[in-house]
Amino acid sequence: MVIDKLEFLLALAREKHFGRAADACGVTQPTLSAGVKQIEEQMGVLLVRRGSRFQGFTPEGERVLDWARRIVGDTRNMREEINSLRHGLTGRLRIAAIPTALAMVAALTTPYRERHPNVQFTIYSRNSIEILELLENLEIDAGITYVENEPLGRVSMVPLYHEHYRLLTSADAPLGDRASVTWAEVAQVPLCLLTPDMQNRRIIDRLLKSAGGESRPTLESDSMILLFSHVRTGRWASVMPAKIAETLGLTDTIRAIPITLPDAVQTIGLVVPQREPMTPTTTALVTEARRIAPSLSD
Amino acid sequence: MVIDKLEFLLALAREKHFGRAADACGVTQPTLSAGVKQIEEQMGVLLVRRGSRFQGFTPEGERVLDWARRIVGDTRNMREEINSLRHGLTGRLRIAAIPTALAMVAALTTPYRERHPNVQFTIYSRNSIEILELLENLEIDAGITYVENEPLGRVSMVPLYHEHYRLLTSADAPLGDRASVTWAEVAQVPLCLLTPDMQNRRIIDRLLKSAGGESRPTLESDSMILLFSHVRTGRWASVMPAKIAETLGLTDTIRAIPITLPDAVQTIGLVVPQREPMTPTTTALVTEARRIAPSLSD
DNA sequence: TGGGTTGATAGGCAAAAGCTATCAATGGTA
DNA sequence: TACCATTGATAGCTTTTGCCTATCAACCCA
Repeated sequence: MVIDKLEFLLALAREKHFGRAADACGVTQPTLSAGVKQIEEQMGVLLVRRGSRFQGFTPEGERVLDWARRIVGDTRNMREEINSLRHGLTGRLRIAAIPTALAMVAALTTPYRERHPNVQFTIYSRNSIEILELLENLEIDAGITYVENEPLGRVSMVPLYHEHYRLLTSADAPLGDRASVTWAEVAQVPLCLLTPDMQNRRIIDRLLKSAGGESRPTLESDSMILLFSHVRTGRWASVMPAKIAETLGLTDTIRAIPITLPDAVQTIGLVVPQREPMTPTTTALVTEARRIAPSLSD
Repeated sequence: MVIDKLEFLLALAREKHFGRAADACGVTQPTLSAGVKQIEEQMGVLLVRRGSRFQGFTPEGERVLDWARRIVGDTRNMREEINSLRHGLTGRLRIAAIPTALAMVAALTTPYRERHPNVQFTIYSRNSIEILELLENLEIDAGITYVENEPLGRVSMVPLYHEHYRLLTSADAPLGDRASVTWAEVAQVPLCLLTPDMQNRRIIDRLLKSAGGESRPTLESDSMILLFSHVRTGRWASVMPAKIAETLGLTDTIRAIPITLPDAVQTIGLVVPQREPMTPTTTALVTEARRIAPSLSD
């Protein structure tokens, strides 16, 4: 049994397409097809439902896929661990974070880099669903997302900080002079919000709805930068976590007003695959997360 | 990366000898040597300390070995799971039990076989240390041993029953007419006991010692059958768990007398590798163990 | 110093794996 | 309905890998 062949299966599950999966593995399509077929022969079961095109996996295929993820993941972890024994922590740490958490990633990466200067980072901005999928498919090493998520798969969580919501609006707008506002009041304001595939948006929608309002944002985007740049013109309002508002920098004409009733709090945390043991780079990341979590909590 | 090569490493760890390891893998010695060397090249580290002969593993080698056990084990589990999806539970379940527990293995295997007639069994009689080693090396699927053991490695325990000790002796021997005896009294009797590599012997030694006595058995063996056959002549005495004495069958001239002060109790349990998920045959074994445990406990 | 053991090395052959080119089936569309 | 694009399977060929036998070098122990 060759582990590379199991990688073919993983790629096929990701790409849902023989040709693209082959590309991703750096082989030609016939090679990948033959590899998959060989696994099927060794197992004695069809793993992939085929018509004239890829139609998904059989139940047996799904089980093999589950094992393949584990075996391939362990193989990579082994390589990385042995490598780090010789050269210290090296390699690339792939992290995906929800947009509202992007601003705090630096709080994690900066001290990490102090300790382990030879580790490179790749940070993706993704929604919470995608983050869990990426984790599942071994495409990232860690995610930063809501810890109260539907627990999809085997993952460990390390809480990092709490998200408190603020109304961002111009000082001379209707609610601009208030020390605090309620969700019911916020529901009356035209807002710039994230797109509905983002969990942050769904959380805000839920809060607005339970305050008797409705969410009809005048502008949607999947980019916090875009939302914030609109707010900064002084002519738009938004609801966002306090942390990111502070990080992006408020002008004196823009106010970040606490929203109460309820004082909604969501916990953001680091999510890593629950595998024993983890890679050294991931272990170091969890250590760093535990270290900085107290200083971030409020 | 080829999983078969990782099996070479496991065999080498077991056999501590290139030639024998190659035999165990069904390849020639040069093939195994080349395989090991190839892993070393891929990892970029020496894994095996070599002189003119095998001298053990380097620290990196030990780590790779740990991963290899996991990866090879998962691969086998995957195969077995997929196979069982098609043909129901099949294959061979390899179990090792301490000698004093051998008599109760049938309580586990019999109902198991009722449910899954196509599973074959191999049962080894081993001491508790060896059982843990066999588990570690993937040479058995489950062990039956003392659950209060030094926890060597990642294993799960399912308690099965309690071991109560009896003095087996002829009715006309010095203590033969007693309803119960103390450990202090037992210490005065010449006994047939298991060899000191058996944990049961060490437990009995400890009990005798704490009762102020000393263990000087007139006869030692690693075979319960041998001990029991001596007792049955009416001219020897022994200390053994109540269960095995009952199972082997007492004659009316041999008595099994409870030993008190203390009423020593040891818990015997099923031990399986802690790996998620287990093989279907092992899962079924754990289920069976949980099922029969209440009926065996006293 | 010489026989026995152990693991590495060399050379050769067969199997496996990968590539290019091509085919067959399907689905959408004019 | 006919045509084209897409997708995955197949065929034929080349390169690579894997494993074997035979042999060698180092070492152990007498």
